[in-house]
Amino acid sequence: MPTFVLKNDDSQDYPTNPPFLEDVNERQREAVLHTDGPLLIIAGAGSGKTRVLTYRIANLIYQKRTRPNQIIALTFTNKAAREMQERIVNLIGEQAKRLWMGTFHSVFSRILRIEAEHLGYTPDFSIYDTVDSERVIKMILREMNMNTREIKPQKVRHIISTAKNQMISPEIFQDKYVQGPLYDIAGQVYRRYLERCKRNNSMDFDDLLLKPIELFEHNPDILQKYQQHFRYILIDEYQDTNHAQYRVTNLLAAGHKNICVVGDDSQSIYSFRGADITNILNFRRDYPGSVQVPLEQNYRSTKVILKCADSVIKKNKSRLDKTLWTRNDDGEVITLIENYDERDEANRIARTIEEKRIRQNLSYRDFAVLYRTNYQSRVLEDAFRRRGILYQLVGGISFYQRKEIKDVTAYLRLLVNQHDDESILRVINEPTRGIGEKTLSALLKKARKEEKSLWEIIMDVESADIYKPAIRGIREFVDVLKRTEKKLKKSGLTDTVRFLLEESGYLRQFIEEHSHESLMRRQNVMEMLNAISYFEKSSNEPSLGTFLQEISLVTDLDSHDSNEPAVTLMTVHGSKGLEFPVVFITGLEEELFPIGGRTGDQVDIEEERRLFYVAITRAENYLYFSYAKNRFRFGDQVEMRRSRFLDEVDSSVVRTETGATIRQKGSQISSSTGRRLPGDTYISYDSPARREPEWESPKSDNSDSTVSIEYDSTQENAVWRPGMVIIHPKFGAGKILQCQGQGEDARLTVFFKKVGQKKLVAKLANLTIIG
DNA sequence: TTAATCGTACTTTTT
DNA sequence: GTACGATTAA
Repeated sequence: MPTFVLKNDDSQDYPTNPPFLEDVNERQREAVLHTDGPLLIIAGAGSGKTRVLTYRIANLIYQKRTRPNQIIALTFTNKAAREMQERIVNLIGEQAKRLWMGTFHSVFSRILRIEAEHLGYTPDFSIYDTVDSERVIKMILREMNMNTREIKPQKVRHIISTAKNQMISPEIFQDKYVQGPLYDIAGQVYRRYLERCKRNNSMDFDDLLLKPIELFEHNPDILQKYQQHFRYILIDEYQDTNHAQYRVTNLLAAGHKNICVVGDDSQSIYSFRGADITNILNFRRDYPGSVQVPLEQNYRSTKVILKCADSVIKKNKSRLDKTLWTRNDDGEVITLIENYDERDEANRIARTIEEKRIRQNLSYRDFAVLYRTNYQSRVLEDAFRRRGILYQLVGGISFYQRKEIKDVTAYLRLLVNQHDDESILRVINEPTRGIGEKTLSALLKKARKEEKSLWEIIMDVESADIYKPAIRGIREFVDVLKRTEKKLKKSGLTDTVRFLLEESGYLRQFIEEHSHESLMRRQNVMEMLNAISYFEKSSNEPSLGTFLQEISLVTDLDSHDSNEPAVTLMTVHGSKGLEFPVVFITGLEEELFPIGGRTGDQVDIEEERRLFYVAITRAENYLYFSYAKNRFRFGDQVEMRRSRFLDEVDSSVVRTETGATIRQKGSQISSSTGRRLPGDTYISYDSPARREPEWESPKSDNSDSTVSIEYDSTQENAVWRPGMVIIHPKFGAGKILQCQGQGEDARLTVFFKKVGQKKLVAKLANLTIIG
């Protein structure tokens, strides 16, 4: 890719036809060169969308003489933003850093910080993530004497968030949207929640999008300033925007009307978060005079994979019409791996990866294993670890959502903003200082009565009528924070935080406790310290406030490093926008993928199908489907039916491991509810009489394959677990039911197909672990 | 009044 | 496996 360095802003003669326009196709070129007026780019999966966006930005700078900071480019994830940033740096050099580019949340939080005063906030406002919000809501519920078991804070938060995103005020909500007692309570909590956030000088994720709207609508002069400033607006993944995002960008675009949105309705997978697919469907109506450019040539996948993807998405009714095509090879057929249970599934995948990696000379980084829900990762991790396969787990509980990290963050927030009651409550007794529930509610009550913040109350704790032993602890707490504040004035950030963690005794508690868990927590805290140290060195504004702003918008998805030589494990959601030579889509079972509707909310089957489509289109060359016939759910093993999606895919491009076609059976599943219709007879794939669990016939181990792989079959350090499948020289294949002890001395209870249940000592039995 | 321990329920996807 | 709430011990 050619690289240009942009010299000073004007004065230069730019090439009229920069070379980067030569490696684009006709459609892409059109999208790059259409500069003024609204533009809708319908970008199919793998159609070179990022290339178009980055070239487009480069073109705006070259040909339209736009200054980078006059361009606002919004993405949905940090991952996407960073990738774009990197690619633009390659095109136009360091200038790219001056673009207003990032996630909606990060870009607008930047604007909010500049304009905070107009909203009655200070620029240091805290950002509450979902967990923080839930804590606040829980506390409000408690104050209202509600049982937080019956009224789930999670649910209330969701209702409030939905209302906020539709820009329904608490008053209007209580007037018109109350349906049942839960909503009635939610309405009351809603009002208090807003007050509480404001008082704590904090905003939640929704506010980062809503407050700008409020700001612009109440201050036309400010709106005008930004309208004039941003000459070009670009929005990625437009199909995932929600109402607030639509509104705020609509306001900004009203000036120059140069709004360019890129999206693919087939990849809309965030409706649960308020994404409104009609935003993209109605773009042409909302922006008169707009031009539409479809990108249909796929550069990523083989013909087989595309055919498969196409056969899936065609089942959806509501979609913009487009057909992907490719010049790539036909490629290999997709393999369906059928498994006895989830352990079996994980082992088979691990084995397949190892075989394929060696046979095709691939790297671990070429593989991705995708699943519908985060908890499915655990079994996979086990299998990978056992085989020594390097993997990288992406997503799940984010680093910044871990309890110990949130504690440290709360301490840091207090250094910036003492009036953040939530943070005080979080860490005042962390580590334990003898300050309990009763003391805290007394302090809170006093604070409410005197209309002061908690901090003001505990500064003068002597005058409060509380449990005497707690006073000492409170003084300690206040004292540590005050001393740290002084320290911050004369020392660097990292030193200050280290000081705080030591003086407060926060680190010590982990050392005193010798559990494995506390060791991990300590490591995490040290890792946090590293992050601060790195930030201090690399940021051009290394203040504590900036650091806090930054980390509050970071997710674990951001830790994905595609250069790491490791297999990627992530949810399908997390994989959007990425591509891998080899992809496994796991857990293709009814009630899992598509996910089963829990009581109350019903599943949008079309969205699940789009999710499946997203998963398929991540694959470049090889694609595997897998499912398990049994799976542990809610504590015990249940029988699973394979996913209806497997019946929907074009069966000509999928084969089982043995080369058989996957059976297309008439679907007995009602497509609207996902439940079996009454009177339907469900034919199981293996009726109980003739079922042969996979582990009884370990076919890939009687290798006709050219490469045979030795798995750790020695007993000395072996880790035994119930559910493991082993081979005994005499008794054949068996499954471990129970184990006592580990290593060569372990005593195992094993069920063998041939001889039934046996008790063995590992050392004497000469067992081979096969899965 | 607070701290530690035990039992139970919960697992959709994310900024 | 984990995170929370209830129960008990100090």
